[in-house]
Amino acid sequence: VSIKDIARQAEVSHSTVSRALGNSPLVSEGTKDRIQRLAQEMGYSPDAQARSLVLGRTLTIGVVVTYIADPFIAQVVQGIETTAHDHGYSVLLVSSQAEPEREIAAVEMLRSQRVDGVIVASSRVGALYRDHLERIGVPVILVNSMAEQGGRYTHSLGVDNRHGGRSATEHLIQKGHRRISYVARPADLGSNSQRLAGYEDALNEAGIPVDPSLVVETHGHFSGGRQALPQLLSIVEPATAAFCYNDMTAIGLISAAREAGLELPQDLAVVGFDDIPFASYVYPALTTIAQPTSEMGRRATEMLLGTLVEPREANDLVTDVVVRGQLVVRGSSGPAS
Amino acid sequence: VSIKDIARQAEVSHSTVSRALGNSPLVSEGTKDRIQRLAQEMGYSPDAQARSLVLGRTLTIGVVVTYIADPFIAQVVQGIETTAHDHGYSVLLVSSQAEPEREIAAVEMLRSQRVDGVIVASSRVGALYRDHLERIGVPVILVNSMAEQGGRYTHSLGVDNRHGGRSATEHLIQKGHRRISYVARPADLGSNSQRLAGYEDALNEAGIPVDPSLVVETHGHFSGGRQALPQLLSIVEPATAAFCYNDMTAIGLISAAREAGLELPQDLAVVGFDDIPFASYVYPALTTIAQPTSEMGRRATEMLLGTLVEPREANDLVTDVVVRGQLVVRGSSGPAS
DNA sequence: TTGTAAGCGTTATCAC
DNA sequence: GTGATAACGCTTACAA
Repeated sequence: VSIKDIARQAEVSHSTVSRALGNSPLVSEGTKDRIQRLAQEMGYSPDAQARSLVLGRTLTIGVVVTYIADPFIAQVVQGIETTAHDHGYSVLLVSSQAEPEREIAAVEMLRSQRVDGVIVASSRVGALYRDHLERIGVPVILVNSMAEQGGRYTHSLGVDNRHGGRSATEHLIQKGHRRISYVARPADLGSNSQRLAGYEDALNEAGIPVDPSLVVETHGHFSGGRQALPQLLSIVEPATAAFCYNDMTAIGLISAAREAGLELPQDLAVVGFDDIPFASYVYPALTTIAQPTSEMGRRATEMLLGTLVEPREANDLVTDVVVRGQLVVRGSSGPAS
Repeated sequence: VSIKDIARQAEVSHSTVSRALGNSPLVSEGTKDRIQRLAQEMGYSPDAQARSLVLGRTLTIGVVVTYIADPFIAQVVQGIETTAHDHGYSVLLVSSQAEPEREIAAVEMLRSQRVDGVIVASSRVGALYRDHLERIGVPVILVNSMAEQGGRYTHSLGVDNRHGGRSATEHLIQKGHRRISYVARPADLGSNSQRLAGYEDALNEAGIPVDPSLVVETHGHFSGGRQALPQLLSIVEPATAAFCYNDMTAIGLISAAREAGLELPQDLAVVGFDDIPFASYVYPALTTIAQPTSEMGRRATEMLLGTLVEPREANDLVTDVVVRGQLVVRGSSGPAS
């Protein structure tokens, strides 16, 4: 049932129907009412495709992620979806699974679907396909993907990794620790080096020497954290505390430590990064730097929608936004003090 | 850059371009090559909207969820997305957050977007908006939402809750337990009564009396599991094992039990349901009934796409599919034996 | 093998 | 106020 069907039924032209449904002031109240009621009765639903075709915008945004099942990403997407819908936008979701072909296909698909803008919550695509992304010709917001420079269309939003690393470390120092380890992930990610830098900032400020043997590299997952334990303890002056690249690593470390018979947090204090849902459910509950995930999704979406209404030139104004994570103190770093 | 731009450049009609790009055999190899190369050079991207308009299908499916951040749902969506894309379909994601207005808006939006089919991974929408869903006039697959009856368009796919409850309980019986608790969630969900039924099946078969005082109701989350502990232990003959409605409840129960100084699994064996990612990371690692989440997403998508190619009548063939969860034995139910 | 023309469901620009 | 008419980008008979 289309606009024309209603027109026939109401014995008016289809343009009048279009106006009536669009609540145009150009049509008399009488017919407007009549047509709207009729549309309702006939079960009319406007065809978004057709409308987009003439309007030149689809009121749809594309969201590219590596893995939807990643809890961090899922929460960001949640924020994006909610905000988008509150503004009348639909969300087209694509997951790349870190496979190059899918990444390209994803971008191509979004281009074909004529999305009005794109949010990328996936480091890989953001980092590797900047040029490709730019080719869509619509604004792009990178979430937690290091954009070295905002491009013509590309903007970014990310957590302040350095500040987070610093807060985490300061917290441990304040708890009285001086042998604090940083359990890193492979150095290919900018977020890793920034968290490390924050860690060093805090140590320097407190006058604690930075000891490279306290920085151990893992792969950033649960088992990585587990594997890190022996390295923390086998050095001359063992670590009494650890700041981990992320919560999964921290939880792995905790798991190994408890299995080894250590009392936490007395024997080893642990702080993570992210505040994944499970952080509060492990024992001891994990102290961590909370990334405001859904909030980040919300802000990214607002940035994106902002660029859609602003004139082109203004786009270059909001380029790179940094949000701060919040230290959440729980049991793994010591008793409340 | 549209098909007409290419036509002008190639000095052919736009229909020839359309055919060439569609790889029609009606156009000579020569011009086909020439046009395809030209399209490439000019950076042409077909307009999916326009194509849908004439073809009458959008090659897009809608996915309705309550919360994307729910790890179970996120994994199902992962499976859906992957499968959909492998078949050339795009995914429009809507989350209802269990709010009635959003649920209605979601359905209406998908209708406007003219999706070719819908997958609902959200009990509420599936249960409450069946009629509304049917009005979209496209096939709908309900995942783990109890569809009492498949309708004209509505099909369903869900895990075999009764079988799962039975496997879990049998496992505990086999481990030598006779005082086995079922930690339920509120009875409003069909899945709960089915898991309970499976639990009773297993007890009956083993000749163990079903004791109502062993069935405790919680709200199905972490803290619910925690609250359940005292009830399991305060009864005359305390439980030595518990089958929990889901993993979150089980993990809550484990948390409370360990805090109370119990040795697990010696003092209390615990089995969950779902196999959320964290099940293997808690201590002791959780024995559970694994729902094949992404596999379910995949199958739901295949069912949906199946109905899109089949003639209408055949739709009534595949209506309700039940998949079985798999018992995954880990430390929480006892040592390997 | 190619071109012409109609049409998909809208909105927008004209006249009347 | 309302109705023709064109246009958005594409596919597809029907002609040539």
